[in-house]
Amino acid sequence: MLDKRYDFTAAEARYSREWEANGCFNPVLDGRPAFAVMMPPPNVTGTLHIGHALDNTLPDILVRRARMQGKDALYQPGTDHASIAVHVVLERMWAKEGKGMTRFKLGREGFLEQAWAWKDHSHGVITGQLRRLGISCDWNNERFTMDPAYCVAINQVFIELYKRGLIYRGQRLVNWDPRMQTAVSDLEVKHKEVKGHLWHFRYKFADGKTYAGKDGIEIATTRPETILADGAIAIHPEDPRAKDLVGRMVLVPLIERAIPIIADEMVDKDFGSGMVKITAAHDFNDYEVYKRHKDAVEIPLINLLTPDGKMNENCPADYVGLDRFTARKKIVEDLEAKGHLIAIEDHVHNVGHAERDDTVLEPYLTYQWYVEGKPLAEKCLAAVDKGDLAFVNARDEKVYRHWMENIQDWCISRQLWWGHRIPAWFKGTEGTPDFEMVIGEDAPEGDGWRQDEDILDTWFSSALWPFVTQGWPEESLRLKTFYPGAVIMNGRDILPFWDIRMVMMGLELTGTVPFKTIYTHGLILDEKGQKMSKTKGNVVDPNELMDAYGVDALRWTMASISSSEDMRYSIGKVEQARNFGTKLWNAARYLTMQDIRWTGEQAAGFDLAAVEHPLNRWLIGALRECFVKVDRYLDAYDFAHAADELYRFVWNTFCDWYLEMSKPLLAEGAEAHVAAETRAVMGWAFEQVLRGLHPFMPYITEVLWEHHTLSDGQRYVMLQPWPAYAGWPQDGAAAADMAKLTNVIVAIRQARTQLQLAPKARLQVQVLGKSTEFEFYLAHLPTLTALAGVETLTTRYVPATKGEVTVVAEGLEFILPLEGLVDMDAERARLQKERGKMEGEMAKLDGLLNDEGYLSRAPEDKVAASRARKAELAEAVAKVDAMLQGPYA
RNA sequence: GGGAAGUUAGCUCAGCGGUAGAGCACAGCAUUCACAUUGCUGGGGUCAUAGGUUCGAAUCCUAUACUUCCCA
Repeated sequence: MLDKRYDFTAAEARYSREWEANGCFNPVLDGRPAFAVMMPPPNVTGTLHIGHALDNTLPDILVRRARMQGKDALYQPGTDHASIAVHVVLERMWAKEGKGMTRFKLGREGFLEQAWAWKDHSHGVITGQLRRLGISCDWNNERFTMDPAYCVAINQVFIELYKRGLIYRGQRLVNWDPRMQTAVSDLEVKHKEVKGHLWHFRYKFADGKTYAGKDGIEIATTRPETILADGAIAIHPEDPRAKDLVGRMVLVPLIERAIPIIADEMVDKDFGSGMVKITAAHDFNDYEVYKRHKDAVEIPLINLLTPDGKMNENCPADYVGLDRFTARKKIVEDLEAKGHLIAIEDHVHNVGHAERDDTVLEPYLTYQWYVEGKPLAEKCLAAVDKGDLAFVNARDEKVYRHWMENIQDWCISRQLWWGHRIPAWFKGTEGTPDFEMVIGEDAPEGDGWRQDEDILDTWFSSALWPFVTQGWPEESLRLKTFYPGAVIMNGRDILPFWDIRMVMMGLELTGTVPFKTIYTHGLILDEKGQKMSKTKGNVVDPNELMDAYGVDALRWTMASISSSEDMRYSIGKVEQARNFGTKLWNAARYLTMQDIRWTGEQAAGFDLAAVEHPLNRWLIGALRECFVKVDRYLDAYDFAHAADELYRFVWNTFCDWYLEMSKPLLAEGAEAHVAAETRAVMGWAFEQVLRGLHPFMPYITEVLWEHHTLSDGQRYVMLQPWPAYAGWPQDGAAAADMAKLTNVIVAIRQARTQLQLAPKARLQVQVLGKSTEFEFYLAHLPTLTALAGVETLTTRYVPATKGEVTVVAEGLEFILPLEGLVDMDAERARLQKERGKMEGEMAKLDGLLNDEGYLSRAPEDKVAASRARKAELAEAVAKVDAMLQGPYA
């Protein structure tokens, strides 16, 4: 006997342990067809959020189904060391402690000790959460991106790509984070609108002469402190002033250094004064201008910042050591004092911020390691063109192609400590002739070599995830079996960061795409449509949801809201999911109370094809139809529709109709063979439903399966075959019969409610006229009794009279003789309303059927359907009219 | 500045060329019945706006407005 309520806490604790202990999650590697998905490795930065619940529920649904379908299913688990994010976490911790600790005070070794300790803590939390979520991953093969074997593979990849000329070292302008003191890649820059100012300054001509009556020109800038590093002034070649000004020299204010005026098309003629200062070491556009002109004109390349964002010794002495923003204020004051300031405008502009710590980034000239983009991108585009790689969302393909077609070299070095140290060895000073460099795992022979201090971008290691986790570079059995994987599934925000780079690295290093399909989902927003963030305080903690509603409710919620668009989360959706589980539980309780189970005993001798009763035949067909759709939707990664299909089957088809209609068939005095058949079909169908729901709601289905089915050493529903519905009979006539019956039941119920009949009132219903149809409803009288309160059903030939109510349904008139009970006005109103609805529809159909264009151009079956529908309506209207003109006049 | 997506019932969304749908919310009725985390019934939408294509448009096309995201 099942408890009144489902205790999800006990179920979750029990099965998450048992499944894993019994090896249910592990692949078997026996040569059967494989289905592999890589987990997007969570960062070891704390705990999982609701996005992770989505990220892992969706793949797990596919993996659990694949396993039931007999495939060798792998969900590859692991975690990511998340270099910069862990740095940020530790720094925040120190800030809280308030003792002014920094990584530089700790030193590299001490810092790494703390990072590892944090990793161990966070990793434990995360894997615990994944286990609780019932994510069926292969824990025996769990990986971390800084595992020893992973590090070996990383070194090998770096060295190999260097040999192939795809990795190089160069001095370039990078996005520099002065707080973390590291370079970040273009992708990690978030442009944000910032309210700033546009300062207009006068630059005097070096030769003391004038132009247009003035002794200098006007230059506008949003970053006045960079004036100290100005190397030139640019003007658009088509600007009428250009022919007089290009070639002349102006003096940088304050420091009185002479710089040239050059012509370049980059200049926006309509912005500011139409002339722009060129500060090549501190601006990406300026750097491009510098490169175009440096061979023709001497343009100084001056860096005026220290790595931590302070003014360096290239500045006048009273600036050295000032923070960049303090320096900005001071230089404006100084320039104003000297009469160079012309105007200050308010100005909104986009400023690059670091994605991870929100620091304002500085373009900064340093030596960094790069992966060359173009050759890799070409292979990636070819793979899509050949059809080796497909996208579930057409939009992703556009993004992918856009990225590949506009590929930039990827800056992969980071001036951080937590991560994979770059296998490069230096001697001498970089940028000087005595500089030497050797690439290799170990230090070269001889003295004076030092290893590159830098580490690799975290995404460099994640890019190798699909094959390194399977044993690459060894030609392992796992690699052969699970690489390439079936699909990669993650949020659309990391498509460029991760998916694209996995494809690049996979194609270059293994010669094949790492997965055949890319599926991305949107982000989960809060109820107001806001992005969740810790600062806003609107994050939803999956732990709290699991505590209050259970894992299955959370998983069901994730599946039913999943979408390629952003999704709005609301607690109501979790409640609905929880209620669905309760509904299933109560249906199971009903079966238990009827002593209906589905063990080997019941299954023996059960023949679906021999089932006779239309209710049962209808249910079997409906369940088949449900699974056909569920599979079709899941094959298309449409989890929301798949879930909706199951929801509707369980709640509407099975509980609302089938169980209710079956009650009279099981009642005392019902035909024994019908009762026996119904009990069998009910038991069978419920067991199939548990299998179909299992990938979505693994825990409750496991508990119910144990009660309902467990026998013959078959321990878990998770190891049962997926419903083999292809051969189940689909009886159209039975479905039509049930539709007729339910329509009549609904019509009578509507009349009962509208006439405000007592819920318990039994009706003596008469059908007008003799027809074979009458026999049909008479045969189903017990059902009509149970569901519509029809006590007797007889036939009669006299039209309804006063005091009687007629329900027109399925082409018949069901007369409810209710003398004394009926409010004649209400009944007239009811009939008129019904007539109004039908009239409205008829009018539309008339419009169509009188339209020559429709008759001649619309498909024949549509026209025929319209005609049939109109005839049907006309008949019904005539019947209602007869009522209205007769008894209800 | 460039690109993409969205705008359907009070809310969240589905439908994407042939009679406007679901869940929640709302209203009425029902509690010895598997289920009040429930059942039955009902009210509620000129499908953002304006044009166009079509026999027929929520659905296809164009423009506009608003919202969101991505890139610079």
